[in-house]
Amino acid sequence: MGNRGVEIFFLVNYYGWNILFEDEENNTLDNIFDRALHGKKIVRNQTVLNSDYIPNKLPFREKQISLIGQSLAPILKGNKCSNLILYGKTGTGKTVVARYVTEKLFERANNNDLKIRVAYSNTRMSNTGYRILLDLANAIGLNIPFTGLSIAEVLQRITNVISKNKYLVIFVLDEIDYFIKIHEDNLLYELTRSYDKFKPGSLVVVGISNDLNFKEFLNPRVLSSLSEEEIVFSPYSAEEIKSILQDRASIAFEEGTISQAAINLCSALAGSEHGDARRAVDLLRIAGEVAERENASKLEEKHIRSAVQKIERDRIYDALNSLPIQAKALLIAVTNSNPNSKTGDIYEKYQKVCIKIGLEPLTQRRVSSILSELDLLGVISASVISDGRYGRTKKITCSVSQQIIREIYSKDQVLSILY
DNA sequence: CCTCCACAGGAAGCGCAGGAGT
DNA sequence: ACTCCTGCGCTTCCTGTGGAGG
Repeated sequence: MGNRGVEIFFLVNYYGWNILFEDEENNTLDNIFDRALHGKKIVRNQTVLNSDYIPNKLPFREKQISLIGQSLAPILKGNKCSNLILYGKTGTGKTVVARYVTEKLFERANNNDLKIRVAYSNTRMSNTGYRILLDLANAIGLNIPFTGLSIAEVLQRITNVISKNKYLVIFVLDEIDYFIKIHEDNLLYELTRSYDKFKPGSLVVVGISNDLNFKEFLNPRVLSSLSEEEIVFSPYSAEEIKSILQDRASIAFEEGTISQAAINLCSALAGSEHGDARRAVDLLRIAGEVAERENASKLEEKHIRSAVQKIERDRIYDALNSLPIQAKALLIAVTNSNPNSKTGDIYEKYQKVCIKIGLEPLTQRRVSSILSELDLLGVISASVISDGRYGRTKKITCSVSQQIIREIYSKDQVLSILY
């Protein structure tokens, strides 16, 4: 307490009283604090709207829950259970159902003194074999340096801990398709077929895939052991999304502060396309923030609409700002070129940009890869086409308006000299 | 039907960073 | 101090290819 007093005293002396009490900026700050203290509150419980929130009940997923439960139940008796794959598009509840079931299982096992450990790894975040094993090691309380050991060594240590402590491990591998497409599946093979290796402990792999066709990328020997059981998550219907939103909204928002029309619009905008519940809930959360900032007493349709815009704007802004400098230069080269330019043309423009900002240009091969990455990000669209006699190339068009890119990059230290 | 363009994209390998083990 | 390990961004070298024009 004493320390804080000293800090405030220091600030006041440093900036002078006039700034604290007369400056206009400070009035706006006061307003913000006032609103936080006395303003109308719409959101009662925000955690319900967070993406990692696990509800007490998961409507429309009873079938999947019981199927997963049946597959994993033998572990409670220390028996071997089958490896699983959960399929379904984004926002169909795969992750949340997997977490829900494993959590319940964990509780039950604790009551019965079973040493169950649940490990979770998102292979998009932990995008190397090493990091996936790191996640697994953490879950079983094993300390592994984040670099320096060979994969085999890490695997060996994990195996030792599991079998020594007789751990029954459930390893959830989220977005497993992402990993398989980039890496080989050797690691998966090691993990899935190694039943004997972990004895007297055991390890079950629960794979979660957004891509229904990802099996094509799998080696047959892995396929047979990994996909012993497959569970499909179909997209939510618009009605189901509406019901989910209503459930969440009734907990998250103060009574009477959200209109039915707003919920309808939210589920229509986010849900109808692919039945993506996560997007719908995200939208509701952002809209709630927007409404509170406006000091509105009720969440209405206009808040949902500005939330949609805000999400899109933030997405582009983040994507463009977090790019490495070479990719930024390349993107500027794309905006300086005509739509449907060829890789070669873009490369020439890119070299010019590099000279202007004093950057060593990369090779065309590398630039080609970066163009593909930018395409994946949705910043540009690049499609491979063949122009017969005139060769085979990518046709590249910028997906973000030149104005937005200018707006963002004119504030960049290095790139601002271009504008 | 064949040729040949202008690349795509795979494979290998390099140098560096960051760390472990001895 | 030294060796060994992996990941990362990159280069070099390479083979593959759809289809317009001859």
